[in-house]
Parts: sequence; C-alpha cells; structure tokens
Amino acid sequence: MAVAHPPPPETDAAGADAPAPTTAAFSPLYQQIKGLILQRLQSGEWKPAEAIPSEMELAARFRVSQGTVRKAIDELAADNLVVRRQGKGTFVATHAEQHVRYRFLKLVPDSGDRDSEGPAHRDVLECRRVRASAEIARGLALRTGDPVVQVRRVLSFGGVPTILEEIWLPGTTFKGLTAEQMAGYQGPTYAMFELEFGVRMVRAEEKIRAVAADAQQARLLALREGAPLLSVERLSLTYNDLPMELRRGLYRTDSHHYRNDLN
Amino acid sequence: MAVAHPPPPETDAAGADAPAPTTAAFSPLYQQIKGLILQRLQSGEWKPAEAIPSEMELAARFRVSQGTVRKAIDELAADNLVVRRQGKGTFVATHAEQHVRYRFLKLVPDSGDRDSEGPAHRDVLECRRVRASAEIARGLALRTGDPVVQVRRVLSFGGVPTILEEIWLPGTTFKGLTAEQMAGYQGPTYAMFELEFGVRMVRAEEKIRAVAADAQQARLLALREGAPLLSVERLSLTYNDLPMELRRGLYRTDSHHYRNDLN
DNA sequence: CAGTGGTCTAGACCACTGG
DNA sequence: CAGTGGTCTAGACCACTGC
Repeated sequence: MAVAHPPPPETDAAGADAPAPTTAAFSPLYQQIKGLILQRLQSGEWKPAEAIPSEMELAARFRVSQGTVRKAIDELAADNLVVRRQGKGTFVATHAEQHVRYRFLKLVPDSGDRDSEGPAHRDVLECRRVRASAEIARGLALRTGDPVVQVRRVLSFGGVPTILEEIWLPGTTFKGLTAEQMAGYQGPTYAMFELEFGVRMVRAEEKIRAVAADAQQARLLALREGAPLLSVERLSLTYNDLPMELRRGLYRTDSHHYRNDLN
Repeated sequence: MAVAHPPPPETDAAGADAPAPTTAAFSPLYQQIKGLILQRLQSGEWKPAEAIPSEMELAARFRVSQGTVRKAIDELAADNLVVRRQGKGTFVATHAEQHVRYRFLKLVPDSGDRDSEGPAHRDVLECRRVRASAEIARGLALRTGDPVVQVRRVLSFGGVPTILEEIWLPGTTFKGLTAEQMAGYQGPTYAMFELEFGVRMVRAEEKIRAVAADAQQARLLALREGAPLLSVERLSLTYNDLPMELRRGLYRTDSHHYRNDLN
C-alpha cells in the first residue's frame, strides 16, 4: 500500500523513489519492495561487491517498516543476489572474492576438496565471432544468424586436462571479448564477465548426459576414443531470467565427480 | 531464554515440555524451538502427512511469541521437513501424495515432462540379506559384515529399460523388506519406506560419473557393451544426518537427461 | 463463522564490526 | 562509540479453508 499510494512524499524530490507499479497484480508489500530492490540491482545502481543502503535507510525510502524491508532482503539473500554481513551491511553478491568461488562448477576431486589441487589452468583454443546456429539461437533467445562469441577451452587440474568446454555468448553484449581475457583473468570467468561486461549470472540450468569421446575430444583430454565423458550443458541466466551464456562442458570423471546435494 | 529457564510452569504438568537443553551452546531462541520441533518429528510424535499443532498452540507450549515459532517453522519448511498450507495448517512432509513425487530422481525425458511417459515400471531382479562390504559399511556408517538388505532392479519408462540400480539398506532397520514390497507399492519407493519402516529420507548427496556399460549392464539395459552410462551414487539421509540408504544407479541418457538447477 | 497461516508494524534489545 | 544486521515481542489485520 505504502508503495503504491505513498503518503505526502518527502524524499521523492531527492531520490525519485516510487516507480510506477505498472499493471501490478496484488502482492504482499515485501514482494513489491523486493521488486524495487531488484530493479536497482539490475539497473546497476548498486554494483557487485558494493554495499546497498542499510535496512533502516531502505525502510525510510520506501516508507515501510524495517521488518518489511528485512523480509524482502531475506528472499534476495536466499536467491544469492545479495549477501548479509552482520555489523557491516548488505552487499551485492558477486562471483569474485566471495569465498564461494566456482559456484556453478560442481566437479570436485574424488578425495579432498578443490583447494588441494590448486587453481585451474586455462587453455583457450579458440575465441571468435560467429553466427548463431538455430540451436544456439534458441538457447540464447536470439535469432538464427545473430552474432555470438564462441570460445573453446581446456581446463586442467594439477596438470591433467579435465574439462573441454565450448561457450557461446550473445555477440552484442560481449563485443570485444578476447582470448586473452578468457585466459588471463585471475579467478572465475563469471567474475570477469561482471567486471568487464557488467553481466552477472544469477542462476543456471544444467542438462547432464553420459557420452563417448570422439577422436578430437579424446586427443584434447588425453583419453582413448570412446571413453565415457560427462556432458554438461549449462544455460546461465542474468536478472529477469534473461539467458546470457550457453556452455557445453565435457568432464573427465576418472578422478573427479559431479557432486550434487538434494533436499 | 524462555525455553532454558521457563517461568513458573503452567502446562508442564499436562505436557512435559522443556526437555533438558543438554550442554546447549548459545543459539537464538527460534533455533532452539526448531530443535524442539525437530525432536518431535524424528521421534515420530507427529507422523508424515499429519498436521502439527498450530503456531499459536506451539507458541503457548514453548512460551514464546508466535513470531518466534514462525521463524522456526519457516526454516523447517525451507528444509522440506514440513509443508505450510494457508488456512489449513502445517503438515509433516512426505514423499507420498505430495505433488512433488520423485523428489530425488532428477532424470527427465529430453522433451516434455515426466507425466508424458507415465509411471515407471519396476523390475526387481534381486532382494536379499547380505553382509556389508567395507565400502558399503563405510557409506552407511555400519561395520563391515553387518547385515544389509541388497536390492537390484530395473526401471523402465514407456517400456524402455532406462535405469539399473542397486540399493543397500541397513539390515536391522529394514528387516523383512521383500521383493514384493519393492515392486508392488504404488508411488515412490521412499513413500513405502515411510509407511512400512517409519524411515523418512530428508536429504541426499549424489556423486555422478560417466562410465562404460559392462556386458551384464548392457544386456539389462538393452545396449551394446561399452555404451556410456550415467553413474549416480546416492547417499540418502534421515533426521540427524543419519545415512539410511546407499544407491547406485546407472542411467541411460540417450533420450533422457539429468536436470539440475543451480542458484 | 472460527481457526489457520501470512503480512505488517513499532519498538526494544542483542551481537558484531569498525573507527 | 555509533552503525549495522539479528532476534524477540505484542498486537493488529488480511487471506484462505472448512464447517
């Protein structure tokens, strides 16, 4: 209510808060607040790793109680869009510097954690602009023939080539992406996407299959042809469920496995 | 505080609420309440599909505010231990009759949803008591040689054999499990476990690999030997993270895939 | 209609962080 | 110390269910 029909505005002149609720169907106040915060997040008003205003301040801005803001932020935190730190503030989530690196990579060594084998070595085989095939276009919500950036690379852990992957990105958003960027950046590739292109991947959907390595794949992963590989097709989405990356990885699973927790 | 040091007891004589907090380290009140509710759930005081007492009633019993009970139940609902239904009550979650059937089975047909191919046909190849190998014992937190029930079966979708799986269950808890129960029960096997053995699986951990079918596996799944299969090793746990089932499934992924959502 | 979960508020106090 | 997120309360009212 307070958002849709604000009482005599006080801070409106200063901040222009209270955008049109469009054709808003009914929803709880805290959902509306969540939506307003989301808008600021995707508009880039608050950038990754930055602090967002305190709960008290947001409550004042939106003219609701702190509890209502709190519930909105609770959901954003549950969605991994934001990270709360007691005593410090609430921060826009990022794929970098967060100690939850490699959030989307669920391949782990059979024994021990990922840290035991050190950082991955990236070998970029290819990075070029091409035109989207029908299949790629469908996945990325583009039209066939639209420009896309295609990357092929091999990731090695402890010197062993383990992942062969092919990545497709919308050409207009990722204009100017170079093989050097893909190879040289320290930390997760998704962190580089945030920093260089302002694109933050929010969630992803994976389709997993078992396949047999063809001759080329076998060579790149130092295997015999026909060896079983895990095929992981990932569609990564940014705010508003907008697809922003299509990736197909072939994982060796002789000394690693894909770990998944169900609940 | 209210739980640890209850004021002059009123309902204690009637209900005996306020079990010893043991060596309780400090934790928020709502966490303590969550723990108390959890105790009732795992003790079987409230059984699957039954309603638990209302928030108001629990608040009165535990001598805290409704909001505190609410937060405790919120977390239990987030953990899928309990299901809230506005206007009706809060119910103990179950693998049956919940329209989230097959919560742990992430294999879906490439096109369309699971309903399009009808229910799975179960073919039980084997169901017998054996002694736990070192590996099985380790997974189930038993000792080598302890009795376990071993089941082997094939699941077919639309007439096509798709999953070959081997299941190990602690022999003492699942004493008397028969092939008829494994085959005949309508609905998820996990629902049968709840009904017949009072064991509710709360969460699970899966390790996924790509493997090549051996001669026997290929025959049972109507494939050529060496065909790539998804190996899904699942450890299912009940309350208190107690392991209760070890399962190794081999999935055909020529017309199905393992679907996973990351966020 | 009464009873349930769901929302919202206002205020108090606690726990943690940093200057 | 002030500022932040985290907990807890008490009470009001809304939305949904079933009798």
